[in-house]
Amino acid sequence: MERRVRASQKRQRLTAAAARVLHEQGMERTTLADIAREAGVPVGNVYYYFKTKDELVRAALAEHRTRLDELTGRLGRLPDPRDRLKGLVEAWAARRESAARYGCPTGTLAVELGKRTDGTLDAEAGAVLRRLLDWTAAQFRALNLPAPDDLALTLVSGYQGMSLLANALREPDIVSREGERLLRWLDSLQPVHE
Amino acid sequence: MERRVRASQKRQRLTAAAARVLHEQGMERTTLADIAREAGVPVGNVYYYFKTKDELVRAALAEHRTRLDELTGRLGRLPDPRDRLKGLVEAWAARRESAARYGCPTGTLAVELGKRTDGTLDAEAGAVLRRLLDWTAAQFRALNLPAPDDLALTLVSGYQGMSLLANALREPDIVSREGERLLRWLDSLQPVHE
Amino acid sequence: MERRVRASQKRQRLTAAAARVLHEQGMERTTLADIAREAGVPVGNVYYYFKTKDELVRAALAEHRTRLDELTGRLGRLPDPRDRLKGLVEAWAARRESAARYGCPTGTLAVELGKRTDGTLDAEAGAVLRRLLDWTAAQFRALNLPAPDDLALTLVSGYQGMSLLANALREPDIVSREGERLLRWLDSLQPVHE
Amino acid sequence: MERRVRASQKRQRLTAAAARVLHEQGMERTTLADIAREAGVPVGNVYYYFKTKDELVRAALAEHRTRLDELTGRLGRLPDPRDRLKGLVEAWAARRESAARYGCPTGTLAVELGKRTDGTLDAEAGAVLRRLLDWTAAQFRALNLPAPDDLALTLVSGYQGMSLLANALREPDIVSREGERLLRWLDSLQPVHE
DNA sequence: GATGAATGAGACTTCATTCAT
DNA sequence: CATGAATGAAGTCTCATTCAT
Repeated sequence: MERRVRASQKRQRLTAAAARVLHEQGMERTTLADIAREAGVPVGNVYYYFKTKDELVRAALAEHRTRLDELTGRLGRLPDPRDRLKGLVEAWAARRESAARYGCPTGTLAVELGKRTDGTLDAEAGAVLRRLLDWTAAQFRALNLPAPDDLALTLVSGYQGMSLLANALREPDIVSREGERLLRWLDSLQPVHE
Repeated sequence: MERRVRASQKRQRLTAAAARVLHEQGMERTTLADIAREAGVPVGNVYYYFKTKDELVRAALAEHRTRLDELTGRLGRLPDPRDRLKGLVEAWAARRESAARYGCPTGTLAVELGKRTDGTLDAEAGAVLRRLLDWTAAQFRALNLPAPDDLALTLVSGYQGMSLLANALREPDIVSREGERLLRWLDSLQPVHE
Repeated sequence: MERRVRASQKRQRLTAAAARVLHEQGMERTTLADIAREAGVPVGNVYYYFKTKDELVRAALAEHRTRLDELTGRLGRLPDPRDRLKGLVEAWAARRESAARYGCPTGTLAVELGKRTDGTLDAEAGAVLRRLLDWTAAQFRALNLPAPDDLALTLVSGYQGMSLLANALREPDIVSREGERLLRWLDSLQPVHE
Repeated sequence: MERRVRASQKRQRLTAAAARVLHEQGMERTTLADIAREAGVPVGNVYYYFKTKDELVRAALAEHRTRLDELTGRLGRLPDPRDRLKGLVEAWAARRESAARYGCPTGTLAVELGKRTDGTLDAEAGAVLRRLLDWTAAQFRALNLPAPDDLALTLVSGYQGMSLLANALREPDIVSREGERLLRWLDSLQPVHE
């Protein structure tokens, strides 16, 4: 029991370290040693928890998905779906420094994984983004807005676009400016009458 | 003369091959051998034209900038700046298959270069995106629209966002849908009356 | 424990092999594969112990310094400083075959390292020679001889000169002849009377 | 004739450049391109004058031998052989800055060539040093001193030793100090009375 | 489970030498 | 002779993965 607990702690430490380091350095430039060091785990030991580097990447993506779920979970407690979406945008804006330095964790991973030809991981990052799209569409639908899927696409696309540009130009301000616009846009949307 | 011509042809072949392969495979997963093979050149010979792999990446980015300039040059012949911007969006939409498979050439390179800590190339991709932003802002300004820089940011951000999502989800349709929205948005913009 | 021992044994094997091969072939003509083969270690494994080739060179120089310390340590047990110095010369003379074939290990490395412009290693070989100069000067000082630093310089310079010439001309006899002269010179030195 | 002259000029330029660059950088760290650039000759053209890199090294050594001959030729005009030898030492002392930075041109080349196992060039540098030994011995002989070969060995060995140490420790002063000693030593030598 | 050590494939890069014009 | 271009062998170094204890 004690061992089991410690073991899962170690696994969790590795997962968290992977999420952090992969976000900052990208998957191609991150070595297993980097992650092991960050987690305080000997390199050889990593393989007891993750059979390959790809599995660590998978775990990091699962971690990002969990964090997304936590965020949408919190936002879900707000009564007005529009407030939930605005809360989402505000959460993005709050991370503008990180976005300008490292981009969106899931988006940048998706870019790197998309370059691979072996179809082992390239869908994983997309799945997290899909989950975000789905949740967002659900809010638009709850607002009784037309074409909620398209609106969700616009919102998430706006997020990825501003993150990428802020990252490419190293300008956190880009997130602020586009974030403001997205908030105004959300406010402007009118529900369909009966 | 003959030699000179062939030599520059080879350099050009290498640059074009680099632009293509780096777009498709990303810079970390692309080896010099990949580029050399694609260009039909022995590996050792690459170094006669480019002293390092980074220089090849730089050349590929310059190639993408040139293509951007050619596109904006052609669009610049249209009399109405609004038509130029719509032409830009249509050009993006026309490349939706490529975007869904490989993403935006410059945007995905920017993501990869952004992960590097040595400040040698990370600004290069950003510079191409900045060039696109500048040209776009100039069109909005010519339309006498307020806050042309913000509008440019919105348009280019929309492009990067839809490309990334289309790529991550492997859905060319995403580019079509968001492209349509951007066209409608461009049509809806009203100039300021004095 | 067992592992630890074997590991340090391997490191030691590599260091010894590096010292030997670098002495014989010089650092520019010695490949990591040469050293690895000599040590009975796969090439890739060398990097577990030494991050770069330069570090192996550093280790080899440390090895030579250690051998020098061992020699001067043994000589230090002799009561008469003059006998210590004569013992040093005799040790050099005993290695005349090696000197004629490969020169002085430290001296020849110093020559090669001196050609480098990156100031990373060029001082390392000099430091070993400085150590030899210092020990030698201390003996002259203990003999109450005037200008002990100059005398040390003369002795060590004589060693390096005869080693280089013996090596260049492939004549061990040169070491013998100059060694004899140095012994006579040491005998002729008269302490200062107060 | 014009062509011949120009051609031999080019050969001479290459030889001089080789002598200079090989002295400064050593033969292993010097590329043909380095020498060609220094001589202002296109790389491909070098092979019309020297079939291999080794031949360029040979030419550089011949250049150093020529310079030695010029020096001994000038010194030979002095009536007193002792003054000739002292003039030699003074010439060495005058080059102390170069010695501290790059060592003796011939001596350092001899060290590098001595590391080679193919017996193609290793004797060439030795031959230049032998020539110096021979000339020096001739002066001692003219002074009617006993064992002139041993005296020559001592003098040249002193030169190589002080050059190597000055180079290894980057201290021109070493040449000055040892040079002074050699001058005093030369003055102290007494011819044999019959 | 735990861990330092081991391994080997493959990447980038350099350069003497040769070639085609 | 002249010259830019071409070539391929080799060298250093990295790293995911495996092994032995």
